[in-house]
Amino acid sequence: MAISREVSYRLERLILDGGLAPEQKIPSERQLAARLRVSRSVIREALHELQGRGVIETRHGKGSFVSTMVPGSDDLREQGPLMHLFEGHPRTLYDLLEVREQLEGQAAFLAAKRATSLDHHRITKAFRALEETDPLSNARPDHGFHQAIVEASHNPILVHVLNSLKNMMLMTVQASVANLNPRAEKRKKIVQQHRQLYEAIMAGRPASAQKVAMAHVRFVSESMRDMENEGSELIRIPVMPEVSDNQHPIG
Amino acid sequence: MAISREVSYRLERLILDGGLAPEQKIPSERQLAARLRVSRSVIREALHELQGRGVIETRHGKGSFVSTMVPGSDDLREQGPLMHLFEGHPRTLYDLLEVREQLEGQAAFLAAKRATSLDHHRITKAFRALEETDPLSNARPDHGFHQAIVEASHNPILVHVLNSLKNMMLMTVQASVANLNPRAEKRKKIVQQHRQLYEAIMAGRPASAQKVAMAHVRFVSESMRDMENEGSELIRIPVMPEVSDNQHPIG
DNA sequence: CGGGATCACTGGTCTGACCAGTGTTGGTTG
DNA sequence: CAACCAACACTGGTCAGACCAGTGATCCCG
Repeated sequence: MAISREVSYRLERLILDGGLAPEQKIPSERQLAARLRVSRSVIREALHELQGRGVIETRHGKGSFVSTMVPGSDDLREQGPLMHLFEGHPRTLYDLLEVREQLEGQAAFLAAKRATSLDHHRITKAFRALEETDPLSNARPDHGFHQAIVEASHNPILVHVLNSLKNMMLMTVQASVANLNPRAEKRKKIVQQHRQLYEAIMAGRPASAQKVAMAHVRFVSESMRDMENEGSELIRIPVMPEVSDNQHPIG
Repeated sequence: MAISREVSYRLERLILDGGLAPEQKIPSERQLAARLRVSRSVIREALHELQGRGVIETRHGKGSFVSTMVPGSDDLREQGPLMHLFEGHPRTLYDLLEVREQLEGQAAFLAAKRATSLDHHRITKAFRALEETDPLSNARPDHGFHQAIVEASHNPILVHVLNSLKNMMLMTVQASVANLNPRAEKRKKIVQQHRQLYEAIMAGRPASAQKVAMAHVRFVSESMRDMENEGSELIRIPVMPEVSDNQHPIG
């Protein structure tokens, strides 16, 4: 068995068994090397592996620290081992929106085709809540509206898949920011799109509903891209995953 | 920014974009070091990080390989709660195919638009294998063909979602039976659709490719429905999602 | 023809050096 | 005395080159 594997294994067990608490500092690489009687290379490789697993974080000049969100089992990754794709891969967000565009369109299509009167009632309710709310303060009505439409498609698979994609999206920086900081003129267009979508579904026009829904997602996607390109000072989108500010260990 | 981080980032992006297929061999550490103009240590640390993430696997004396379980299979367990949808609800299969129709169409569209020459090569290879095989005896070439197309879309999210859907499909009885027992006349039509799909993608006609792919899935779905209605006795086959072993790296 | 030695790969480990951030410490200076 | 800054002692990050250890093809000999 590879030594570096043994080392990473031992360290991980030590951490997860509670021997080391979150934010606690791990002995320096040189100390570990001496203690475990292996070269520093092996230690570094083992640490990188744990880093990949999200068990520890390393800061240049400071040391390695047990990751805060790790205790027990990685609950974030449990929701989808795919989640790590987003860490530092903003492009994946657009891949996701690309798929979502298609599926939201289908959902709208099916909703316009299959919605029952109960669905109509729910969608209407969600739509009114959406119009009465300031999108700046709360993004939930927006979710509620789309959710009602998706559910009106009466396709549980579609509901499930779109839910997964939405959860993934919420994990990204841009997505959240774009939800909270839409430009005035864009917000207007979005409101208009929502209205068109609402009417198409209520009127039972599947093709139209699909078209509008797809245009909507595409518009949102392009808006995000614009924000990204403008390089607004508000949001610095890290091309690479950067370590958060220096949180002092318990010391 | 740490160089090893950049390296692991670049490699991961390369793999997830579909530039490197599962089971495919990654260049040797010394080659990568020379190519990226960094020391071998940096390469090894980056590879260990990807290893920690489960993106690659390394075998002493052989090399490093893209992990097979990366694209899908991660939420096989996660989808446990969803699996109950199938129990006694064959309708869900058609819900699934409904979604798949849309996504396979998108995959074909994007593949026609974005496929590189390497993708063309892979698709062609898969297509030839498909034509030379008796579909009665083996359904795998069919999977390989569609898989190659999906991967040519260069959208990792799409790859992942379609993989999940496919795995779910394989859990159903009808789906497998339909794969194994197509009627002669239907088989002919399917072959024709495959050929059309192949040509549209190779010729770079996205709209056409999308249309054909969607028609294909819809046709398969309707064929299943027919079989079901005919009340043909279903053969119980223990179906487990199989790991695709038809991916041979370009030697 | 069969089989074992050889050789050219692959990853695994070690060494020791130097670069680059971080924080402390102690001395100089206003 | 207080403020500041330079030196120092840490930390991780990178490099070079060497050697060990699996793997598999190839070649040569029995």
